[in-house]
Amino acid sequence: MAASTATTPAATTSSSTATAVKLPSSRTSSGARRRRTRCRKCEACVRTECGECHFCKDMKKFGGPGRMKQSCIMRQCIAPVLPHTAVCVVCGEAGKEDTLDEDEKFNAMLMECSICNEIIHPNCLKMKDTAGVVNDELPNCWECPKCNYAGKTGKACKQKRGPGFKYASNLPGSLLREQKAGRDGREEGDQTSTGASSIKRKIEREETPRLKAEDLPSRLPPLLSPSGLPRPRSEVPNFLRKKRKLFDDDEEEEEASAKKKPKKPWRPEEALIPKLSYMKTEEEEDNSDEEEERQEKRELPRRSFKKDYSTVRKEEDHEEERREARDPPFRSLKDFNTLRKEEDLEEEKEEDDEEEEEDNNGKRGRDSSPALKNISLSLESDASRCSSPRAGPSSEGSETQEKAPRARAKRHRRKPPNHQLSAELSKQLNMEIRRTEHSLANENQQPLKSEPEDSENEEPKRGLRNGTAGNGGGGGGVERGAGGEGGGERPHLRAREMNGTSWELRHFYPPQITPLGLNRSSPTVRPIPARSPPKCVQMERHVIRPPPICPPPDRLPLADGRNHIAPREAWLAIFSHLSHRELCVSMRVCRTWNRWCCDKRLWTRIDLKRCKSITPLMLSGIIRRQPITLDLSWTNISKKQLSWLINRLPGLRVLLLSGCSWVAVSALCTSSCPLLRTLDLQWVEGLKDPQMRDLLSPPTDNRPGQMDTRSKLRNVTDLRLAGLDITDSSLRLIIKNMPLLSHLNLSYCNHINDQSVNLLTAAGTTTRDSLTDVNLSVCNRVTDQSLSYFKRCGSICHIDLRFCKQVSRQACERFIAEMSVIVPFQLQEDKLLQKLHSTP
DNA sequence: ATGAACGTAAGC
DNA sequence: GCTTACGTTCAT
Repeated sequence: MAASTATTPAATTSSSTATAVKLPSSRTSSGARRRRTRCRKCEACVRTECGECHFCKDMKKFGGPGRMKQSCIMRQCIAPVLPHTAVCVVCGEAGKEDTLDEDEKFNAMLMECSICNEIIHPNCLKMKDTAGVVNDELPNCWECPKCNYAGKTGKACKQKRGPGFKYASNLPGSLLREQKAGRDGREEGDQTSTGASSIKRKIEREETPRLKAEDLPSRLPPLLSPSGLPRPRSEVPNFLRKKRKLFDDDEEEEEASAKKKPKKPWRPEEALIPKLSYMKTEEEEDNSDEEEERQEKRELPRRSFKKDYSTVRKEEDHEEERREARDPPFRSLKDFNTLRKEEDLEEEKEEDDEEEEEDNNGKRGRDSSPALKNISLSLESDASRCSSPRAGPSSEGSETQEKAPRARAKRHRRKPPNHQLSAELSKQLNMEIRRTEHSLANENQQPLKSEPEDSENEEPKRGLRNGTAGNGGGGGGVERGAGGEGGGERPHLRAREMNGTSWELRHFYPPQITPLGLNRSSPTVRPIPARSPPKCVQMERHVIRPPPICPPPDRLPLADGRNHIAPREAWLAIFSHLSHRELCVSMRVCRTWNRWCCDKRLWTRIDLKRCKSITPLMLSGIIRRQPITLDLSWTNISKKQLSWLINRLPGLRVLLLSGCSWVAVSALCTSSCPLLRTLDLQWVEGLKDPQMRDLLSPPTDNRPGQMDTRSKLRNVTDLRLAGLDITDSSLRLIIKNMPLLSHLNLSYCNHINDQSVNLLTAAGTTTRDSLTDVNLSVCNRVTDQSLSYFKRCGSICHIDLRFCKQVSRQACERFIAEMSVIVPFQLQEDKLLQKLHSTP
């Protein structure tokens, strides 16, 4: 049929590449697959080109050569659809999903098999009694009953690149789930008896108020499977690997061994920011491990897959109540005012269980080896769902092929109940997470020893459901004030952040340095930042998905089928009074609240300051919330992580990276963050002049015709460089590349001297007029002379020369006296000059 | 393994 | 016929 006539040479080749796959027959039979095309509806599709990404720069319209012919990174369609010309291979007709009857809809729509590429109406299938496996990751995509029945679902098949897999919703922003949710939601009830063929849903839908255990793995959020986790490679579809690879630094062996281990079901619901309520409590988990194990061996699903929604709901509610009663969410939280803290809180408990489990697993032997057909399929689904930065389009993997025989063998040994899949997968995922941390630490040559348990415990299993959120547009928060970054942030957070200390002191002085011990010569004790790995960054090549747009419901559905009277905006107004911690708790209430509480307006600032380890789930949580201000100070975030983040936070305006490593910060050299206004690089280890040059220099990878001579950081207005060994050469770059700079913090910079101030205020520099706030405190080489230079600054409002040994109070007073003719200044504190009546 | 290049499908 | 850009191959 038409659908199969257009055999592209490429497609043909690729199937031959996958010879080991042994699926050529089916592939060639229907062979050629239809290229998918934009849905034109998703946020990505309706977005305009960013003009900044690699692909945009290639476009002729942006002055590029147009050779790459790829769509803007920000416009990668989230749910590419079959082309209009696609028709059923049997009846030759197009999709008829307009059918009124919901039940019939599925059978009347065109479904494209990701294995054989055949496009067919399920109704036109002859094998009505065999199950197809719908892939919710892509519209109109499944593994048809033929392929499924033929046992092609194993790893072998997975290597095949299904249609449109480039688009698998493997990034946090993916909308697929939600879009599909709307479409398929009603099939929830009986998943195995939809229409002619029984359809196994590979992933849960957003419409499902709570996740079913077996579905959960697919909830795994993007970064979740970073590194090491042995998600058995053989069971991870190739097309997902490429992107996963971004954070994947582990070895095959580990994966292989991991594969052998039976896994306890990892419950991604636990990975949701709000821990879903039907989960067992901590104690329950503890007590049930053994039972669970037994059950697994008997292959009895621990939770029924087919429970109808109301049943599940009830259970959840009860669980929730019990849980809340004995397990108050806030126990032991002190300083947590941030996302991560909330999440980790939840996770700790689970981790313990998981740890134990893992140990036990070693003893369990192999009888619960990995997966069968269906299991693999679900894994695939999971993997694609997992918006790991590693996930993504794949290349035809070779390891997969190598492992095929082993996996096949296992397949025979093992039975395929769904819950086992879940068990298997979850374990692997957890291990993967752990290994990520380890590998990160190892790469740094910094043994994780420094915080072994914590790191483990911090591992998020929280799958951030992707829901909401915003487009990363960025809302327009204001960013800053004398010390404030992050506009629009809620006051209570601010207050908490200050934590009783003046912002100036807390922010300005690194924790180890007291304001009075102002001598940089005293060795700075840095928090053991597990320096992260400098693996090459290649983010742009991988699909970077925009955050979802699918608007959250406007009303809260009530049990009786009606909607609550208050609209979402009203709820949001209420939520805006909650702390982040409280928001996370609220997210557990129901799915609607879950989405509402993720509204980016509630998360304009995300503070992960001093979190020892930034985990993949935290990253995906950040993406989901699209903050305007992100504080990653004194964390051990890696370059890959940071790069990944930045590329997905198009609206980020304030980025705080003080105390991070240069290796990590260097992500800024290759990632673009066009709206960035405030950049805090205080005390970044290893950040000196050469690094500043890398950071500030315009991109050098441009091709002829697309030279952009502007620095990526050209829009920065607030630059914090305290504690860096930078000299005037960096300042020159700053002056040249940051024409909008108004706030500059150079405190504790020992190389800064009067000449530096001279440079900043010299005629012809943009900083001369743009600077309003300069912090030179504890710059011991700055003298009274600098004050005379500052007189040249037209806009200067705030000069901090505190603890500058060579600056005298008299000079400050002289400055004030002389300036008073034009602008009244006052000495707010010793050597702290503040323009009167000006409020930064 | 990765990124660049490009044939050509798809939409108009 | 034109533009866009998917899905592949090619080059490194």
